[in-house]
Amino acid sequence: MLSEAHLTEGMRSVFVELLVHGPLSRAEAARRLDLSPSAVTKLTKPLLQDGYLLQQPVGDRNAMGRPSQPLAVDPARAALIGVKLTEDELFAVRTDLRAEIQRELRRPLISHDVDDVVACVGEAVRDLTGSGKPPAAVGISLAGTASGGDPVVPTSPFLGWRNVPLGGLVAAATGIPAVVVENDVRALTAAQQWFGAGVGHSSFALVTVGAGLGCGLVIGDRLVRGAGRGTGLVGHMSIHDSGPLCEMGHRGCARAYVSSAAIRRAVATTLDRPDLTFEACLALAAEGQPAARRILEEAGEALGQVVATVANITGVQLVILSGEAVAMYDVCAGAFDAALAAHTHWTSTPIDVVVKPFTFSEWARGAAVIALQHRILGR
Amino acid sequence: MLSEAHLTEGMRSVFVELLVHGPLSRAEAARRLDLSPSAVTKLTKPLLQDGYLLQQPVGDRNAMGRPSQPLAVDPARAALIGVKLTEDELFAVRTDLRAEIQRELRRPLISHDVDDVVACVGEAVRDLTGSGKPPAAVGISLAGTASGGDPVVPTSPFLGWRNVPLGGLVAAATGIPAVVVENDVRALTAAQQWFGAGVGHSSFALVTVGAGLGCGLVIGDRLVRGAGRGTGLVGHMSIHDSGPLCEMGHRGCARAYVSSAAIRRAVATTLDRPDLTFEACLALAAEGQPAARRILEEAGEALGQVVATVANITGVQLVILSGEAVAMYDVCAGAFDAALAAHTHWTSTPIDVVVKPFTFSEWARGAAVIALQHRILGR
DNA sequence: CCGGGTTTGTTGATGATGTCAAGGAATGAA
DNA sequence: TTCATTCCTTGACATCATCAACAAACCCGG
Repeated sequence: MLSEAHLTEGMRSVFVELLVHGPLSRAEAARRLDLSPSAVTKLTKPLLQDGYLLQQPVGDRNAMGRPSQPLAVDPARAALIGVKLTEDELFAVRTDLRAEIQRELRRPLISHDVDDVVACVGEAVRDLTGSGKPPAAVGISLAGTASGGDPVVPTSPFLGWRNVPLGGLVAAATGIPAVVVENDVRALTAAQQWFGAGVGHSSFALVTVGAGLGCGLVIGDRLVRGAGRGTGLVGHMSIHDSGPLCEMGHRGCARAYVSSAAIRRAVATTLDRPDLTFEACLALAAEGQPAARRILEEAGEALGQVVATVANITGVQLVILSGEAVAMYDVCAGAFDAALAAHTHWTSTPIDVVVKPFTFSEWARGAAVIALQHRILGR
Repeated sequence: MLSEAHLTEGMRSVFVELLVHGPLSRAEAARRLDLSPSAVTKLTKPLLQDGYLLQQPVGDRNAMGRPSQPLAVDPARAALIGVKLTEDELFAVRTDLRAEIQRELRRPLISHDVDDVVACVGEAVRDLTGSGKPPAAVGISLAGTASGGDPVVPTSPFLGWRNVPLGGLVAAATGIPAVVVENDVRALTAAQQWFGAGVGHSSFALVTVGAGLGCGLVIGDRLVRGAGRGTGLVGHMSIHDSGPLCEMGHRGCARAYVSSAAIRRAVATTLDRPDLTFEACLALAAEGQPAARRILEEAGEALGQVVATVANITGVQLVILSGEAVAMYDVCAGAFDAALAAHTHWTSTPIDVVVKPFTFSEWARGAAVIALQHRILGR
């Protein structure tokens, strides 16, 4: 699917524009892409014939002239599968071309043995495919130094892998040739870029709060992948030099304040209630329990400082907050905003912060978007 | 000059490739640009006729086959003028197309009045032009939120300007239509991108040490300009929360440790020798004076942490150090390297740090390169 | 010294891709 | 009904890069 029709460069750009920016008339697409209307007519013709695009019913008419005929990508024309690997579980989703989730599943990882993981991923792909048509591409995301295009995972700390050709192995196990592997935060960033709060912004950052801290960047409409080095390593950013030590020997890393584990541990030990869950800690702080409240304020300050630093260096105007533990923001928005303002340069316009409610399948959805982008853009 | 000949997109890319990567044979240029050899022949023909390119004498022959005929940009085909504005002085250079400085001058700024500054810039441009041909473009760089393409300076704290249409005023005063205004650190970054240590790297960062700290970014072969907000605001990055206050109310900002003024002040007050210059402080530290040595070690640590943070967020592999006070690096390389290593993630490859000896005219040279890039690339 | 091998550079035919000019289509407004 | 407006389509045309073929200039081995 999706590339057997020999997509040319112009067709790709029109297709992406329609995919990302919803139904558009040919004239509107021409304006956006800086093309002539006739070019759009010619470029969309084969895409319509092949069923990638659909004529939309004409919408509201309050303008002059001939009504526009909106075009839209047929989201059901192809399917994607995205898989997120964690230390002990696998999440997988099947989505349509607009990355809307159709089915999802989660499954425990029995071991970190490469063959076991590949078998588990293959089984998930089979189950999600069912009797339907096979997906156009499979994306796999995981923490570590994986980087799009390269099907080899250079290092995965939590799985203990080095130079594992994961993409090729899954392709062989499933018979689906297009398997792409990518860092999990970058995958989430890609999903926001095309189908989330990043739409319409040529540059933005995504900061994730969860087991750790992460940061993805889009600059000039391109996902920043880094050259050899990973990107978005904000977890060890220094916040207070009087804080606790982290495993790298720093004092007061951001992750010592703002990860879900750090918040839970701090509240649980301070209140001597080792059974407290992370959510319970947030609830305590929301109710006004002083220690919990203070710990979350400190977390909010740390997160605000991280976001400000990212924005100060890269110049992004929009920062999206996401991740499993992003609910912490609601409890400490005041402290966060104050820290963000304090660390933001006064000559700059304020930063737009968008908080994205998070479900765990978002990780897998991000992997599906990476697969989609790779399939369409070839990178 | 330089664009009257109606440069097409293909010609531009060949021209830039030859300008930046020195003399290249047609075949080599074709390989680098992913073009066919015949395309390069056709694209270079009009450039050769118009004198923008020169046939180089054939070099060493140790390969098989027909000897290649290197092509190079004629650096004398056009001239650029770059101007750097500071609070009380103006530096200006006239360069050739490869940004080699031909003449330079410095001049005091009598006032911060816009007309006075424009007159002073105009006079400098006239003096540097002399009886020669007028420059193809003029670039002006200054600290603040100026951003390429836009000839208006939104804010300049040290000049007290807001929304000054500097580019247009200088264009009117000099009769040279192409006047480009840009942030000074970005201009320096552009110079490194095309004619410095950044050549051959698609992504790198430049960190400047001087009156303050600055940071410029090139990601994916493009100079990062930021969207509305400035980039590279690393001066207020938090290093120690027990340090001195800065004017924004932070404790232990990077600029409190690593700017030339901060280092000088720290050494001078500690040793109770208010007359000490910055250079003298470096000399004392190099000789082993304990207090000066310690102060410079702390500066090196802070700078190392700044560089590590920039690289961790953006994923650049190369960081160039520059600026008026970059000589401090030689005195504290050990502390810098240790801090850099400590704050760099272990899963990443080490960062290449290149120290660029700095003269003040480099600022103005950067402005010339901005003018050149704008003239050629149209951005 | 002379012909294969090799790489470079040039030329003309070809094809892909976009613009332009012209005009038809579908609406609101007068 | 007629006009203005906007959208969409079509065919002529221009641009630009590739391809195939070939000429040029060198090495090398006999």
